[in-house]
Amino acid sequence: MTTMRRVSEIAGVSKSTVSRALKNPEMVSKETRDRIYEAVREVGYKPNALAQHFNSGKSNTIVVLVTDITNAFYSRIIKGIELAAQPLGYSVLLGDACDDENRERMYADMLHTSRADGLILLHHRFPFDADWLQTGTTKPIVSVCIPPVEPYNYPHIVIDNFAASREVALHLIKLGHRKIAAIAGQDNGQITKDRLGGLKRVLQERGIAFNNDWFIQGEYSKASGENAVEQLMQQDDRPTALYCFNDDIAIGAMKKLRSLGLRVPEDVSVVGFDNSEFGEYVDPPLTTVNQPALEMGKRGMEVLFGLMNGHVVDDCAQYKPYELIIRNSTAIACENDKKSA
Amino acid sequence: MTTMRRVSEIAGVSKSTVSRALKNPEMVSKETRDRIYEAVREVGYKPNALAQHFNSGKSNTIVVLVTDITNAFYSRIIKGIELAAQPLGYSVLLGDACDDENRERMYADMLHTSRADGLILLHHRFPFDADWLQTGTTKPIVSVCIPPVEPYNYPHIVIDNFAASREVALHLIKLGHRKIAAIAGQDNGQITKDRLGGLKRVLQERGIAFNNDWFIQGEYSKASGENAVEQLMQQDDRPTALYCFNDDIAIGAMKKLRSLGLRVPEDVSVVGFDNSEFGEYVDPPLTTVNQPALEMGKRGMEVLFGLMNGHVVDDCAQYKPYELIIRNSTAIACENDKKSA
DNA sequence: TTGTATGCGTTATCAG
DNA sequence: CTGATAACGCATACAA
Repeated sequence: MTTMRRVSEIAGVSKSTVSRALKNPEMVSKETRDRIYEAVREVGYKPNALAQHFNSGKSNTIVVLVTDITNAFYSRIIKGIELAAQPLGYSVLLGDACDDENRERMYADMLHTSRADGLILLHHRFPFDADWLQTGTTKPIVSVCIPPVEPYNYPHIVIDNFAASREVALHLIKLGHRKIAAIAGQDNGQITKDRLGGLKRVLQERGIAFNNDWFIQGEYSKASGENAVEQLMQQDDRPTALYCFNDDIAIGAMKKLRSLGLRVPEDVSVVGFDNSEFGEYVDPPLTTVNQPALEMGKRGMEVLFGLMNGHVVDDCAQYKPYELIIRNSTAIACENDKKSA
Repeated sequence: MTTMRRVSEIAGVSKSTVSRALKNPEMVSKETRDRIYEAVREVGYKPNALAQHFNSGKSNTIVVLVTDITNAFYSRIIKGIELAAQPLGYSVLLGDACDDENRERMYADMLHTSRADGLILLHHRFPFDADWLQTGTTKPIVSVCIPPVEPYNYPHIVIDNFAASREVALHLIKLGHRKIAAIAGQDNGQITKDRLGGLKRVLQERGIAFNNDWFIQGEYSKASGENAVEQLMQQDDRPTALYCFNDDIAIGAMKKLRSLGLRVPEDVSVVGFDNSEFGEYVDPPLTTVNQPALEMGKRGMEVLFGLMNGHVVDDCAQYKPYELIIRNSTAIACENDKKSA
């Protein structure tokens, strides 16, 4: 690798002048500047990022700690993050947790080793232990689409899950549904609480009972959706609508319903969450709640950027608009399901 | 940040001894070692990765340049890459090309600025210009699932697209199909050549004509699949089977077919490629060709690791096994489609 | 406007 | 086994 020293020799100036010509051109006379640029071109000089980072004490890198990169919803958020990161001069280090606490820690630790300047959480678990929180100073951390994990608090870009859930519930009730099941993912945090809470609240306001057997907690995966449907449809008192806490669950549920000979939406209505792009392509197209993943990712990066530059974030929670997208997987409740009793 | 210097002061030894105690414990007496570990714990010392990287001249980072991170197939490959990278001590920098040449260059340039030690291409375009290739020394570059772009050559982990395509063709012909359309993505390289070539070869061997109007080149996206079907089904001589060069195209195609009132597989058979996980969940489940994405990603990282450590790669092309997965989107050819003529 | 000198935190070399 | 010292490439404070 050609170094700055070499450029300086060719241009017949000192290293510092070269450095200045590149970073603060106005501090160097046009004459020497041109000579330096010429030399730079000649040897194909590129500044050594390692040295720059070391010198500045900043890696210009952030880590995204994500539950699973292959999740279509998360990958959209990550795209948003990267879209915003690049013009801000930051690179994005991918940290797939792979459900492994060691990996989580490892990636989170990059904040301490100066390997990364900031962290974006797309994860349902907080990667640091209380022990660490005491020793370390506060590091730039932002969460996207997932509110902070219980005892901790850090800026987050989210939608109002409670309100969104209310809309879902109202939509289903308007269609005549009274027996609404909820299928959650591997999250015992605020998201599940809010979404389930919103549903229950609406039911309660309408004096409709919620059967606790109709709440299934599994994973945010298609397989989990299949399992949940299997459980639900074995029950004597079957739900007529399934409210799935993400689209993967919903798509798995729809498949299992088909294999059980149940039609969507004629026999059972299905609602998803996130509006991942596949929802539009399944048959029937999926009713779901849109989260502006790309926007939220971008915004998350911007907020993190602020944090990394010492800005104080006043509004710890930033809400983005959600939208109930009604497609064809939900329809008027089927009443002749009593046969199952 | 607490530095090594501080640890050395507390332990009452020199910096060098601390460094050794951490990297080559056997070179330090147990007594001082323990004293040092104690001090490390006391101040919560973590080595500064920036300094380590700078000192070693290696970033321990690789860049993955990918056409689109939200593509489910690519994200699986990336997961494989990361899975292999972590135990090897490497971090993965995400480089989403976003169809922007500047971004491509930018990420590729990280090899020159020492910001990354290696590059994995998940991309249909080579990010360097010929100009660069002359100046720079050969850098560690590996491609996964995509053969090298035309004039260049670098190690790659791929399947035998030609052979896989032959299997697809044979499968369709066995079902009685004679009118087979092919829908390709935004790739005018070896993949399209091989897949189209395999199909044509089999047809030719059987004396079956290939209508050039049945070859559509679009993008690897659902929307493109929809467009292609629209074009194809307007033709007087309609194909009875669609061979889509990835699953996204296939899923888009299926949706459009539905909206045209055509049934899959009764009226039209559809084959995808890649075996992305959604294929199993659409209705009907998609016949497709499996590429072991995770394995290929892992292997790509391993090969890159070898390259970065100066190993010479003898077999530039490494082939992984593919598998034709027959589901329900393909069936016996429908003969009464002559009505369209 | 330009050059000189210093420091960033770690590792490696060389003495002791 | 341990300590002093140099070196990595760049940026900056200070001098000229």
